[in-house]
Amino acid sequence: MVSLLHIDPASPGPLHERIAGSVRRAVLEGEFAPGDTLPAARDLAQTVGVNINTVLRAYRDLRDQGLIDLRRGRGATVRDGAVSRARLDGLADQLLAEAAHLGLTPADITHLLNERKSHESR
Amino acid sequence: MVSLLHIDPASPGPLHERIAGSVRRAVLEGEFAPGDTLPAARDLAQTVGVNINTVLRAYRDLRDQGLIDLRRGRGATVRDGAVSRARLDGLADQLLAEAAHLGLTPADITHLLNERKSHESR
DNA sequence: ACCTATTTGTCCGTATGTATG
DNA sequence: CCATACATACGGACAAATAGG
Repeated sequence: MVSLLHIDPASPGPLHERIAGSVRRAVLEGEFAPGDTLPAARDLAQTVGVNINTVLRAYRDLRDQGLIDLRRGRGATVRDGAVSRARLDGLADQLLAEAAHLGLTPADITHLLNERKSHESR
Repeated sequence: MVSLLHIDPASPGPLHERIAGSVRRAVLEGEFAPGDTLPAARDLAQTVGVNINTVLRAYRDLRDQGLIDLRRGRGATVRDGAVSRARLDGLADQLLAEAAHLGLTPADITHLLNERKSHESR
């Protein structure tokens, strides 16, 4: 049994998103290394106190983001490169949050990124 | 009322995948242009004879693939560039299917793609 | 090599919530 | 305030992979 993942019950946002966030953070902090197997969805669901499908939804999202592999009978395993992916996701979230806080539209953000890119290529 | 999307009941694969495939094909064939609104999930679910969540699952996947926008209260609308995305997805599926038919592993496919890339850059 | 019980994710459905117009 | 339409969470049946004998 491994807890390692404690989900704050009084934080904002959907459950599956908080769970995915916790896993992402755990990977980022090295609690799970590439190749490691995450807790089985059923187990994590029980320890956290949510339905298995909610955890599975989080796992599936993480898989779509390229962070983990998900195979029935085996479980969820951390993919190579997951750490850098997680770091990128974290930075992206940060950027988006700051931008939203400043009232920037998606178009503004796109424009800003293109600006930075053209700088970088000099 | 708009049918336009007929899902073959006797084809292989999960329902949500077949539905997503139908929508993708419809967009590809120009039955829905960028900006158009897709049938409401409930309606499509009823005409097809499945649960609304199965359709919503398909819609969400298509959104994650960048094909449509999904906003609650409004509906699902085809995004700009959806046609080319759909075409790419179609080609990718074709390539993967052929490769699988030849018994190629994912690693083989990656290798093959890298080969082609190096050719192209000459 | 075989079988079968367990583990573990996949899929579809039901009910309720919540933003939009 | 009401109707619309997607979003979220949960429940149960199922199938693939695996482990033991």
